[in-house]
Order: sequence, then C-alpha cells, then structure tokens
Amino acid sequence: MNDHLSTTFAALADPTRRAILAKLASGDASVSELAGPFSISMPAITKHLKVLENAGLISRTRSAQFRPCKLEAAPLKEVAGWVEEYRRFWSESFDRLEAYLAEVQAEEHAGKKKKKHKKKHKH
Amino acid sequence: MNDHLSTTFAALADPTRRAILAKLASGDASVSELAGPFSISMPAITKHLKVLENAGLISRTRSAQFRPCKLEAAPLKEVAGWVEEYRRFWSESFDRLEAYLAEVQAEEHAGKKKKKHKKKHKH
DNA sequence: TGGTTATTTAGCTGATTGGTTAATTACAGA
DNA sequence: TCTGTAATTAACCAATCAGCTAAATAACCA
Repeated sequence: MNDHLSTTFAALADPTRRAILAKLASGDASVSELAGPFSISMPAITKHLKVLENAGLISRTRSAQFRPCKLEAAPLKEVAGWVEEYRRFWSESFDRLEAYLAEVQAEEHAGKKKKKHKKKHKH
Repeated sequence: MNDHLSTTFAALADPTRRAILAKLASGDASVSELAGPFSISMPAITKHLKVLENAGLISRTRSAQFRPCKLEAAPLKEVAGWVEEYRRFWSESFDRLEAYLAEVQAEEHAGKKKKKHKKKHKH
C-alpha cells in the first residue's frame, strides 16, 4: 500500500475526510472550522488531516495560531485517469465496436474453458 | 464506513484488488486465473474477491467447480461522478472558475441535487 | 508575565485488514 | 465410488485505523 494511488484511495475511503475535502472546495479553512460539523474530537480531525496531507490531497500553512488547510486536487486527477480506463464498462452509449472487442477478448482469455457464454447485449 | 462510496474507495485502495479489476477488464476469469500473477495464497485472493463483490465491483456465477468473476463497473461510475466535482481544481482553465463557483453555490442554496448539469468540459 | 485559544502529541482502546495454514465443501471424470 | 481440482471456511496473527482523554506546544492578547 505504498503506491500513490492506493494511498489516495485509502484517504478517500472515509466520509469524514471526503466531507473535509468538500468543505475545502469552497475555500481554505482552519482545523476548528473543519471540525465544526462533526461530533468527533479535535485530535481525530488532526489525524484525518494528516491522512489527507500524506496523500497530497491538502496542504497546510501557518497563520498565527491557525493552520489553514488548502485543497490540493492533483491526486484526484490521477484517480480520474484511473477510473476513466473503465468508462466503457458503464457507459450506456459506447460504440458497438468497443463492446465487440471486449467480448472477443473475454472469450479469448477464457479459452481453456470454452465457455461461450452468450452475453446479452442490451441496446 | 457503511456508505456505498466509502466501501468502493476502500475496495480500490489495494493494488492487488485493482490488478484483479484490470485483469477482469479483459474478460471474465476464474479465481485461480486471477490468483496466477500474485504470490499470495488462494484464501487471500478469495478475501479480496469478497471485498470486491461486497463493493459491487464484481459479480460471480458458477460453472462446474469454477466461480468465474465478472467486472461490474457501476460503482466506478459513482466514483467518476464524485471525482468530477473536483475537476476544476486541477484543470488548467481557471478563467471560468469564478462563474463556476457562483453556479455551484447557487445550486447548493437552491435545492438538493438537481442534476441539470450536463457539463461539457470545454477548453 | 500570565491567560486564552488553536492545534498537535502521547498513549490507550476496540475494530478492521491482509495475510497465513489446515480443514472442508463442491464438482468432474474415470 | 474414489480421486483430483477449485474454491471456501475456520482459526489465528500482526499491523493499521479511527476514535478517545489528557497533556503539551504554539501563538496571540492583556
């Protein structure tokens, strides 16, 4: 789990952290401001922020006794790129060529089994 | 961590599981076939598959003593939708940022989630 | 200097995770 | 029916995670 993408996905796999990112999307915020909506302790928020910072999803500066957080979306670009590879598997309007290629490859790779499963193709 | 999106992100936060999905993208495969490239035990693969199935990322059928796995990309659509909300933070074109912010805030304050935003990303 | 506010660190917990080996179920085929 | 293959379950382990309380830092204000 030392690869970048895994770290990013793990950081996103928590609703509190995603809520923090959502809040930061509308502007920088201090730790207390971020903690506001949640019923968890400040140290818990600090830990979440550390996870986000470690994943490169936020950056932090100093301003007096505050540590304002800033959204850093670069890792999300990587996520978008990864998930984009699978678009053809959920897209309703994929062209039929691509679907055909996928099916052919499927049978090819499952060759030893001779499955020949007639996949229903909804239009 | 009982929400759908968290479960999906958690399932994706493991390189072995993402490799399994990548393999399934080129066609259905049995458990042994999926286990092939990895140096971990079969029960470990079974567990990974259970995580993926629980997240709705794969489905399974029976064929003789095989349990072929199939990629189910619907949850990835949800992921793509989530991450898309942050596109403007990594996109190069910041000139329209102000307008976008205004629009988003307007929607936010107006109603819940009117999916009127068929937003075509311009350049 | 001392007091207040903001945030982090330290240390503890219980739950979850990713892995193991050994045993078990399910099925195909001779 | 017996044997081999595919896959799962059971039971365990070490590491990580998300939370807590209490204490420590850090910076401002008076």
